[in-house]
Amino acid sequence: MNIGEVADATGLPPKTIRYYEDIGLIRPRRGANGYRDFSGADMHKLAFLGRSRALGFSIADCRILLALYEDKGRASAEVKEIAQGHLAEIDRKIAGLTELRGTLAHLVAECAGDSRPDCPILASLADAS
Amino acid sequence: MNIGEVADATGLPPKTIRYYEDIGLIRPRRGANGYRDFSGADMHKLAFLGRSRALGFSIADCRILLALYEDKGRASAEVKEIAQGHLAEIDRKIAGLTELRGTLAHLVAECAGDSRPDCPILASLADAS
DNA sequence: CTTGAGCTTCCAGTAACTGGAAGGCCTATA
DNA sequence: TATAGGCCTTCCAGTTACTGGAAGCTCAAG
Repeated sequence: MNIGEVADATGLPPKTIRYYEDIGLIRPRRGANGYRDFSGADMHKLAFLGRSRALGFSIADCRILLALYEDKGRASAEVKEIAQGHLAEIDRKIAGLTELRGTLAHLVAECAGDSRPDCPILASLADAS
Repeated sequence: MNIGEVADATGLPPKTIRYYEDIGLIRPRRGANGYRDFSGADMHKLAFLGRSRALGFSIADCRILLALYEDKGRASAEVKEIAQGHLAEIDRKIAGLTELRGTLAHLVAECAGDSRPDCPILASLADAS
């Protein structure tokens, strides 16, 4: 299979697929013309990567998850630990954004947003006191 | 004022302050020895930038906000628009992360996390069906 | 005078791609 | 057969907002 077909099948852009090869996540065969020739296993890995990335796992995490996936005898505990770590990080991000959202929403609500120069948003940015 | 004092006063690392000068956000004077010499206005701008960045505004947004801040006759509507746009983006991020969190939490809950190789997290990543 | 801290510039690296250029390959149509 | 286009290849550069480190100058204290 050529890269274009794989891109269509997995939803990953060709550029991303080449990048994944660059960093050693996949190793597709090459045809006589130099084109990449993707096997079913390659497709599976790419789909796996696409879903992992969509869940927000870093490439480093994906690399580990992929290795664990390919190791049929691995313990699920390892996978769970990575996923839980990631979950905790998502929680931290949500908490941070939520707090930030509160502050910003408060400022926006206080700003008249008309033609007058008086602006509590800028006032707050200029002086937090 | 030297960069170190400004860094202590604003909480921004010296590297970041130099970077802000590089990209034209500030223009501190230079002393005879080549050292940057920050004025009170420079300090104010840096503090403004620090708070804007802490609220998650991009550098591009900060540049505009700073210009608006320095333009005493500007209309608050412009500022409010930027802040509202940013707020909307934060909401999108929170929504995305929350959805992702739900999926991941579900998978984590289903995984035994013991020494057995059976792992619903990997199974789900391998095949979304 | 030396020592150490602080300042300078410049180069490179981070995460995960993305865009674009230059050029080879493949297929279909005139 | 020529050519047009679409797909493929590689390589280089840019993105965001810094951050780390090296080489070297300056300043203040002892």
